[in-house]
Amino acid sequence: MALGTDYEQQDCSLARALEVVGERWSLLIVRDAFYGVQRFNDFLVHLGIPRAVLTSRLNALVAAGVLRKEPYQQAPLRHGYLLTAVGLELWTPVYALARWGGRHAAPGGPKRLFSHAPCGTDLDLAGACPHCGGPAVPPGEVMMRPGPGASPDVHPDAVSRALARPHRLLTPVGTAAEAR
Amino acid sequence: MALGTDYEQQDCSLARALEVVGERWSLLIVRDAFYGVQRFNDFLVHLGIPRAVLTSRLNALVAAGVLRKEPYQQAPLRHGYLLTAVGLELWTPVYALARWGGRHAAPGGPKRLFSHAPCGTDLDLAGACPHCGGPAVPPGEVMMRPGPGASPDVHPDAVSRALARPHRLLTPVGTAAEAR
DNA sequence: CCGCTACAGTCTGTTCATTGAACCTGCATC
DNA sequence: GATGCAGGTTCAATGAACAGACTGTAGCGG
Repeated sequence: MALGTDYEQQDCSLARALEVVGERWSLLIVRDAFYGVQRFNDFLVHLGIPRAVLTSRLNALVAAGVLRKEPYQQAPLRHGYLLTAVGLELWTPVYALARWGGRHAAPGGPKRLFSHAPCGTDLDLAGACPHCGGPAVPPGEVMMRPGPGASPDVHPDAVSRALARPHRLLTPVGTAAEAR
Repeated sequence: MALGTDYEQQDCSLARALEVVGERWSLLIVRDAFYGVQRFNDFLVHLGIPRAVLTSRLNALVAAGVLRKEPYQQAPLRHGYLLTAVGLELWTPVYALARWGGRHAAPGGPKRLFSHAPCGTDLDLAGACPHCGGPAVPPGEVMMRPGPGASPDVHPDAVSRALARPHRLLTPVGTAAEAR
């Protein structure tokens, strides 16, 4: 977790989770991975995070089994960072926290809105689709679009611009998308 | 948030939420508040957190509207820290993160299990009751009991002992409970 | 009155994570 | 050969977290 850097003595599942994703920047990296960010440089410019910290966090998330390194070219060897099955299950807490923040900690309202891609219905608080029913929608079926609190002008980098357009989660953005 | 100590440049509801509850210890304090911990000293012994940090976090959570100070005696003035309506809405993300931690980051399995107090059914991943249906169960109706990963012997303080017994969320534990 | 304990802090010095900038490597292109 | 890019590593300075001592108010026992 941010700083300490662990909660060894805490006999609690929440503390275990925070040891993995509770450090500063970690959850924002995971969020960006859901948004489709895959490459070191894209995380770097989109988050504005120091390089050394990004290196450390990505390695920690890979070691924890949340992300995996996937080579996308040889010579020189380069790899993207993709969510594993374990990482994909973080969608529920990430979505719940973002919804809470959008309602109680964001002055202009939610920055982004989420809907069920097949039917277009906005997700409820638990991340499920009120129209289709069933449990929480898997992130691959979630469509993201800017909300009323979005600021249009900040951060004119390619990743931010791509994320300002309606976009299905987990589809590549940034350099990885342009290279296709 | 942990260290930095904010994410000003992030145009994201998740970043706003993390500025409130993303600092080290903050979410564990909120979790303890759900468990029924109310007093400074009870947080202190149960979390094993430095006093100065606890003071700082409690004040920040009060300023953010997550907790409120409620006097329980005069002379000397003493107050407990209780969740506000905004704080109670953190139950969904806290529960989702704890469930994720219990499945993927806890070696012995979940430390605690949660059920719907009126009917006794265990909650599903989204925090809803499969028996009663409907959306997520409000924390006041949630019953907590030790799970298979619980360690029985650590931390023989009064708060930990109280939390090792089946217990309804939001009912006072520790000194506040003994004083009734 | 005196000493003891409890609670809720504040203060102090040390440790350690974060930050930002600079540097390094391997390769491709001009 | 020089330049640029992607993905790092290294470094000094900053500032938060830590452990422990200290403060202040009050109740209790003798």
